[in-house]
Parts: sequence; structure tokens; C-alpha cells
Amino acid sequence: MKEIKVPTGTSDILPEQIPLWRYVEDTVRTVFERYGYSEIRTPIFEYTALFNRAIGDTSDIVEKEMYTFNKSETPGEDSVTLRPELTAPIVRSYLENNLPKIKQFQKLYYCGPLFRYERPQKGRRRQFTQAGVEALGSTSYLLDADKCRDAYRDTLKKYLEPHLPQLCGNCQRRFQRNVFRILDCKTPNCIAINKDVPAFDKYLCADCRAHFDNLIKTLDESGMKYGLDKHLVRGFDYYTKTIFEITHSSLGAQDALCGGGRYDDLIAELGGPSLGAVGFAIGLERTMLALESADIKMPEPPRPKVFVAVIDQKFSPKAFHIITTLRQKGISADMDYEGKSVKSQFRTADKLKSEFVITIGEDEITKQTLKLKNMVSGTETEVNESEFLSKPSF
RNA sequence: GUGGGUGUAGCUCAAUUGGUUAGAGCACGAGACUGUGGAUCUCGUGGCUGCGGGUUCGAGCCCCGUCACUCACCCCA
Repeated sequence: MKEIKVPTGTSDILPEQIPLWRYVEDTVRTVFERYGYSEIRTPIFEYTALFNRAIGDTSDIVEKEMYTFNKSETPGEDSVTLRPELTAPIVRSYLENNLPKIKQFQKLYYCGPLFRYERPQKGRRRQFTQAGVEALGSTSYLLDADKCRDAYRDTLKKYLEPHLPQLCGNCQRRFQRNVFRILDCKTPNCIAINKDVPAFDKYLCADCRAHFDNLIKTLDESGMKYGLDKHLVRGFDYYTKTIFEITHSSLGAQDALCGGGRYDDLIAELGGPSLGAVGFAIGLERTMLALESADIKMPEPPRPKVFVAVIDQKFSPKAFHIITTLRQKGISADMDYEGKSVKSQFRTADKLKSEFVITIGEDEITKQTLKLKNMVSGTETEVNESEFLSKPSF
């Protein structure tokens, strides 16, 4: 029989990694909330049609990377898909729950697992976690953003057409499927051709132009550091106007920590009013890779405050009573359950990094006291048992 | 889906040109005159060398296949 292991591209998060996860999750929540975003949670799977419509069929995600299934043979039961991204589900929920009617402008954030059927590599997993924000319903200047994109697409095609034979095989395919991707190519030959590609900002309509200029002006005035990348391309069809990424050099080929942009037409495309929106998502696993490479000190794992050791196993019930009492008073406490030697119990307490050890033996029972040892300083004190248990102090 | 790299103990790695019972460090467990941790020392547990075939008197090592992991393409966080 074949050994059953964790599925390809997924991994267990073991107890020792949990503090880092908590740290990262807590941090994004705190920051998002500081910026006025509220958390929203949507299902892990959605009807497949949602992603087909939102992401667009030029994307590989829709073509071959979705976990799609149909449990029911009944006709009319629609196929569902494990969510490969979260913008579309959130827009869906925003509309379905009439959020724009309650308050047109909504600032929402999320944090959770996503699924894409891909070949794993550094920073790329089949199940991964993203935290992101969506600012939905900001007044849209632009109903004609697509026109700019179409115009630029035509310009690009016109420029690249004569060079087509010199482009790499991938790019020749891209020319038909998605010209913009050619700008992103890493083949030396293609890079050379791309160098002289017409700049996109010459092809913006007045509206987009104004939007772009305003954005740049705001960024400059707030002292925000950024770079303009005329070769930046993002995969989803729903993006309009501004797109952006944050990358980190430690991440290898998959170096985007964060990516996002405007999607001013998506709400309307999913059946809602014509309202603009912006959002971005942060890859949590990639963030953690970057944190590890930056040698950031890991948060301390939780540890028991008290470990109770017994001289003889016959005192175990007593020890059990003590840890139960302490736990009820909100103090983390633990003990040995396997009748180990005193030395071994202390070793265990040490390994757990327990702050204090209480020892119980004949002496303590007759005197009705507890021996309390501070495991950092090594000093031992004797306390009255009933006093300590009714009002523990260290 | 395509290509490269790597698979030996829980982890990191050894094992002369193919040659006996596959080793070490760390980790884990027990102990060092028995009511006390960390340091040191002693002892111990632990491997169908990823799996399946082949070549050979003999394979951890060579050949083929397969699986897994990994990096990269593709695509994307």
C-alpha cells in the first residue's frame, strides 16, 4: 500500500511555526483595521462561473489551474471551484448582500487560503494564504478605461508584429493570447525588443491621464517611495488603470510579495452598478519567507507558567488537583502523566520552558505546603498550600 | 504540462576503484550513591539506503523505470 502523505503543494503547519503565523496574521489584521477596513469571510468554494467571468479566459488560472468539481449528477446543479483568488468572491458578496445600498463605499479585508493547481516551486504552493483589502464603490471616473487598454493593445501589436519572428516561442503564442505578457518576458532577445516599445502613458485618454497624474502627485507629496515599471503586467482581466506590485529579492523567481490594482469594471460585470474599486493581496507564505531571510527574530512560543512534579506517583492526584485549580484561575499549568523520575520531570519542565516548578512529596503533604522553584533564578521557596491555591502569587 | 537537481536514522551528513554485521554529530530516551532542570560524562532506542526491476559471485554506489521533494519554465501571491 502506498504511503499516504500530505498532498503535493500543501504542507502542515507544525506547532513550532504557529507563533510566526499568528504574528503575521495579527499584524495584517491590526494594520488593515487601522486603515479603516472591516473583515469579511466568504466560502472556500464558489460557483465556477464567478471565476470564469471575473478572471477572464486568457488566464491560465481559468484554463487549467482551478480545482473544479461537480458532486451532483443532477442537471442544474452547478459546478463549484475552490477559490483561486478572493477579489471576485468579495465583489460577489458585496453585491449579493446589497452592501452598496447600505453604504456605497465599503472598505473590506480578508485573510484565508486559496487554491491553484500548479507545479510547486519556491514561494508557490497549491494551497496558499493571502491577506488583502478591497475598497469597493469609489466613484469611478472611468467608463472608458478599456478603451485605453484596447488602444494600447493595438499599438503594441502594431509595434511588435514586424519583430514577431525574432521573439521567443512563448511570446509568439502570447502575441495572440495576451500581448501584454510579452512585456514581462525574460528572454534576452525579447527584452531587447521590448526596450523600445511605445510607452503606455502616451496612449492614455484624458481621464486616465488625469487619474495617473493625480496618483503620482499624491505619492510624491506623501513622500512614498515607488518605481514606475512600464513592463509590469498582471494576469487578471479585470484590472483597469493602475496596477502595482511589491517584490522582495530573497524570494527567487516568484518574487511578488504583494500585488493589486484597480478594477473599475468588475462590479458592473458581475451585475452590479457601475462603481470603481481597488484592492491588493499579500502572499502570507512569501511574506514569511522574506521575514526568515531578513533574520527577523521569531515571536516566543507560549509556555506553561507552572509545572508540577511529584516525588512519588502516589501524589499524582494531588498534582492533578493543583494544576486544575491553577488553570481555572487562568494560569497555564502542566504535569507528568507517565510516572517518570523526579529528575526526568524536571528535565521535561525545563524543555517546556516552564517558569516555575512546584514539588510535592511527603514533607509538603504533612506540612500542607508547596515547594515553589523559580526555574530562571533557581531559587526555591516554601508557600502555604491553601493560601497559594486561593490566591496564586509568584 | 515541460526541463534540471536531489532522495541513506526525526534533522544535517559520512561510507576508499562496486566488497563483510551501513557510521557520526545533533535530537530523543535512561542513568551518574536514589527529593531537583540547563553543563559534562556513560549507555541506549532508532535505517527493507524512496519504491520496483536489471547487471554482477556481490549494489547505498552502475543501468532502466517509477514516485516524492526541490529549483526553473509557464503562470502568479
